[in-house]
Amino acid sequence: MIIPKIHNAFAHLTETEQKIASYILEVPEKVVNMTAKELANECGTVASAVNRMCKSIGVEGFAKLKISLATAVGKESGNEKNIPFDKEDDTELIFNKVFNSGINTLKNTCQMIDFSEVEEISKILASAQRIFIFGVGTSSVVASDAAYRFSQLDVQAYAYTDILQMNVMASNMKKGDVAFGISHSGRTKAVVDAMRCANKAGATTIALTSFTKSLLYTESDYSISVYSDEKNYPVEAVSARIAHMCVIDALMLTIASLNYEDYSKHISLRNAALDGIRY
Amino acid sequence: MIIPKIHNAFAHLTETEQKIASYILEVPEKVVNMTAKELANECGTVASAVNRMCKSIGVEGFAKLKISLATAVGKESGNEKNIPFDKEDDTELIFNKVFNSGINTLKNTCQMIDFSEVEEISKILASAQRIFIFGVGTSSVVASDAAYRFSQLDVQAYAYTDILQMNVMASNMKKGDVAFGISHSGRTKAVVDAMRCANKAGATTIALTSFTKSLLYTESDYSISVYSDEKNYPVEAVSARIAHMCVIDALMLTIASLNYEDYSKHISLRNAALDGIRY
DNA sequence: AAATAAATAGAATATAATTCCAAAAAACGG
DNA sequence: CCGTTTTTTGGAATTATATTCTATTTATTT
Repeated sequence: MIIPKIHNAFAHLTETEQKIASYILEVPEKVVNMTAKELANECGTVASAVNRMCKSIGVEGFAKLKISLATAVGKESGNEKNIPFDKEDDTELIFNKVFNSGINTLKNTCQMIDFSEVEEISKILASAQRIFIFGVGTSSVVASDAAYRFSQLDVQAYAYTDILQMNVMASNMKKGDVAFGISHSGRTKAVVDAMRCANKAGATTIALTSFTKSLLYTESDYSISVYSDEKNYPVEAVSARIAHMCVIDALMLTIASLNYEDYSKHISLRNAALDGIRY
Repeated sequence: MIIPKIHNAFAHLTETEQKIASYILEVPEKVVNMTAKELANECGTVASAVNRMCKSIGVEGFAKLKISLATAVGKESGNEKNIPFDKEDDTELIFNKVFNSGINTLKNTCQMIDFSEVEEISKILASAQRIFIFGVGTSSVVASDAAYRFSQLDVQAYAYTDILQMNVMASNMKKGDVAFGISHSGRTKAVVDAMRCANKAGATTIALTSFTKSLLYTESDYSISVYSDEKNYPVEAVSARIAHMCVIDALMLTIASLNYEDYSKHISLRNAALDGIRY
């Protein structure tokens, strides 16, 4: 992929080269139909600089760069842009926008996740005495889901979505327990408070949020953030919630992979248990 | 898209032009890195013929064709395949697989949805006296989420996830009420029973499931199914649940669009209400 | 402040794309 | 079936674009 390639090389480019690189990163879809001269003009420099820049990022020349860029743009347009909602949208358009936003969020989240951190987290979760999961509002749904999922692995996971109960349970925690806080904004008082309380009580704290700059993210021992670009949304957390659940799913499978035999056994048991409840 | 464009134009191309077009359609990813002369040689003709061919299919010239072709090739490679889970997978691979599966499910779901049906459904939901939402297990989470979302629009929506309560509430329903049943398999006894009960009581029934052949789907007045291809999963319903939630989100926004002013008002109220609960 | 290195712009060159034209092939009309 | 017209084609000429080279400027180092 050319875009990350440019990003990587960016730091050790010269000033004018960076100008050009920035322009390309900004509007790659335009550059694809520009000549070296045109691009140079836009950046206040000359064609040869454009060529030098191509060499600097490890591409044969501008012609090849355009091809690579076009390929990347093609991929990109599979991820159609998030378009703001409009009150005139018809049903089909609304669905397309919602689903596209979800797809984008998942794609971007998967790219920004720090897998070594996640690996740590899954080990901690797997060996925890008890896992108390905290979330309110939209995130209470995610919290319940997480508890349900983790429980399928015979991990002791419990969701608390009631403010009072959250605090009571958090203060009851001990070393070896894990407090798992979920909040889209990362600044929901109830969750932040419960996590602080759990931390004071000696529990390990893990955060799942949508903003790396948030209180919840920075204050926790371990943190995961999903990608978030919801300025276009009239309702926040619409697709972030989806990403949160994907993280939970993936975490669960990661934990499962730590002890595959045990996991298979529990799945069989679970399936047997479910047999009777279906037509 | 350039590929269909070539296909369309193919019939009224001259013999040598067709040779060139065929070659391009066969290995577009190669052509992207060829010069007009090279391509011409491969096809036993000359560069000018390549150019003529570009004009004939309605493209400015060979340079532009290559760009379009590269874009198309990029799109092509964007559709990553679902790969089955393996117990040897490392964390990164697990995350990639989970997220990819989610992305695929969302993509396919959006393509298979019948928007006129959905539009009907949103109108029915918007004008319902009360909406009772039924779901157990994994789908209880989706049911709660749906109730929470719909409530934000000042629609009377309630989730019931307890088997007994589901039946009690279903039998209490009247004409004008809507029973909204959620089940991945579409054959969860509890939900199917509750829906039958609601139907008998005179309520309109709406189903959200992952299989169009399921009891729940076929028995309900209105039905939505998401795409499902989970044979690769050790745990069922992993990404279907994500799609269910996306459907809920989109439904909510569709309902909102029916009465935008009301909706904006409720969102403002909600935001004001949430102000105090955050740091 | 002098020396060295790095970066840049613009001229020179090379390459590839595009246009143009004449020859060849095919289609048409008598 | 032959001459005429149209279409198609290949190759030369042209143009545009990309690429390389070099002198100048700018920055860095000692």
